[in-house]
Amino acid sequence: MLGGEGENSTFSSTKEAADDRRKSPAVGGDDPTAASRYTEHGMDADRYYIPPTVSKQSPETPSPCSFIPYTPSGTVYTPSSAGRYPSSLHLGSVLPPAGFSPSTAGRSHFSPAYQLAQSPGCIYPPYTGSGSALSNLTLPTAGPGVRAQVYLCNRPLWLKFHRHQTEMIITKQGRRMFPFLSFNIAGLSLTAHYSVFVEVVLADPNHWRFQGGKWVTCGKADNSSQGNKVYIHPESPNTGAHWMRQEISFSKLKLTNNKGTGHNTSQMIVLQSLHKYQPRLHIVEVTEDGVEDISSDVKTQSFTFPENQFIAVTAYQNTDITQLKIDHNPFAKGFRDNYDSHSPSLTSSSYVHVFSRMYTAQENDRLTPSPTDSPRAHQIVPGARYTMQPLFQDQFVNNLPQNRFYNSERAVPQTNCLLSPQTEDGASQRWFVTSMQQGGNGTSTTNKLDLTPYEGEYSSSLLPYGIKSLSMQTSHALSYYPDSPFPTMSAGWGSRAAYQRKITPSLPWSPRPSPTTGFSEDSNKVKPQIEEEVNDSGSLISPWTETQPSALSLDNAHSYSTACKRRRLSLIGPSTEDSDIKCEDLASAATNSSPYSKEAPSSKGMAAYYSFYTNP
DNA sequence: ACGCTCGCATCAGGTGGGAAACGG
DNA sequence: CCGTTTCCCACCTGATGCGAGCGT
Repeated sequence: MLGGEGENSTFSSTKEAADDRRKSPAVGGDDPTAASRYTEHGMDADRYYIPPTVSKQSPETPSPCSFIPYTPSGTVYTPSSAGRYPSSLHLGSVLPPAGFSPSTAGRSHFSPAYQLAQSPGCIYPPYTGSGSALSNLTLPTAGPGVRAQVYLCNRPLWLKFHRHQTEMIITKQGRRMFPFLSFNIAGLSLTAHYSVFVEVVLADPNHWRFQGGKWVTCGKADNSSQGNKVYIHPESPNTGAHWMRQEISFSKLKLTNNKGTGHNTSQMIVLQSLHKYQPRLHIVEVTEDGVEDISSDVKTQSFTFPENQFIAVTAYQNTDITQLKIDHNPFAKGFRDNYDSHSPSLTSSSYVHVFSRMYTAQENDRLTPSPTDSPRAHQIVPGARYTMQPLFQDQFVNNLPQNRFYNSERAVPQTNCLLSPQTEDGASQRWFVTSMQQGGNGTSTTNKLDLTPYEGEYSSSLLPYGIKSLSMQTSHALSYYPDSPFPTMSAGWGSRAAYQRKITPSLPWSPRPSPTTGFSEDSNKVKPQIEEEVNDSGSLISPWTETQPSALSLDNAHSYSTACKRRRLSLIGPSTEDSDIKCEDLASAATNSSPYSKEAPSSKGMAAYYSFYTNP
């Protein structure tokens, strides 16, 4: 897929690549750290652990550990002058005047007691570069008062967008986010009750404008923002076991620029166009009635993922972002050129065979086909498609009891975002440690993730979360994206030409000759790219490598991706024999490796699944 | 006769594109 | 005039309702 080509340069380890990426219109020179950061992030897991900032902790308390890889771009704007954005953000200042009242938050779970219980200045340790945020961090531990651990489930997709500076459409009637926020949480008390909500705050004090193919600041942000800034998860409050059971998806969160008092405004987050925002996840321990649990040691924990930053727009500015949206959002399939239900490029019999089986499986075994019930499926990344992982997800999830699915907002069982840190090979722990090493907020001397353990050990990097966790993958990806393994891919193969007309020169997918994107010219850079692609579905690919370690090596996966990309390109130009061979070989491997065997991956997967709950 | 499953049609909602409208 | 916003459009997805077919 050409889209992956773009990742090629993006994840080149060379500085040239980083510099080249910085030329992207998205971030431009405004986020010089992004390039290097993502170069290494690309090797990271598709999830991302961030330790909480705990309300009761002193912001000045030094922490021995630096988990958060916060970069300046990941900081949250905390203007000193604006009372709305105090240096130490807290609920009382950021939330609407009424706080979490039903009228403002759209929920009735939060009583005034909750507001009063908030400790100003400690709930939102600011990433102001002062290090205060970092100081709030503590190592996740077990036992009472344990700090929750939050994983951004669809981090690869977020990263893809973030590389180009994510844009989110805001409309009067409200527009869903894409990618939407989806988290996995660990470390909560199984029986305690929590409310989970997302808050969107200004990420910086600037007004932004897309000029000259890049985002540039244009004056100061309008601090007079009003309206709801919080979206409380519909299932709040609920038990820790409930929150940890599945992904917590905010797929129905809507963004609007309508400050009016519309009937639905309480369920939408009001933003201002051309302002940069940073979503935050908050976990509040409450009583069964939804009132904050005063007796709890840890009341509120906040999590910020820099890659979730976005600029609110009323119309897309960067065509790269537009294309990413079209490519990844199922609801935008209509804008995919040459979209079809099956790929015309799949002339190989083995190919067709594989895909047919996959499609059959997904159709017959779907559990929760609802788009809203399958938030993960909304955000399948190309890497997943090419590695055909959704199929595995489907297989795995078929073994899960239906009652594990909840309401529409988060009917997604633990999937590739599974938290389970336990793995046989300790890979996940390595990943976990890496997260801890991601160290440093804006003040850290380095904003890069230390992914050294992954570099040079590709296979390990692909299994950072442990294979077992993947076996909990849901079928949602397939159900909501029923053609994800094939048509999407085929669409990609056949549609690029049309895309090109809108592609900006900086678009990494552009087929134009590029020293950093050419496969033949710079094969060394192909691997990083594909690695990232695989990583995008990192957790997805894990079950494959686990169940079929020999049938389909990761190298083959690379070849597959590469070959498929080439093949897709071949629709425009002559295809190479090599690519065909690789494609078919891989497809054949996929066919012969019986990835559809339900028992193979499920046994371990389910074991891991349950171990997760028995070993919180 | 009753209940269940399946397929089809319809509907609601989400998507980006593009033109028109708006506003500084 | 130019940048931004709004509205409408075609297209897509999934949910829902209905009837036919089948088994008990």
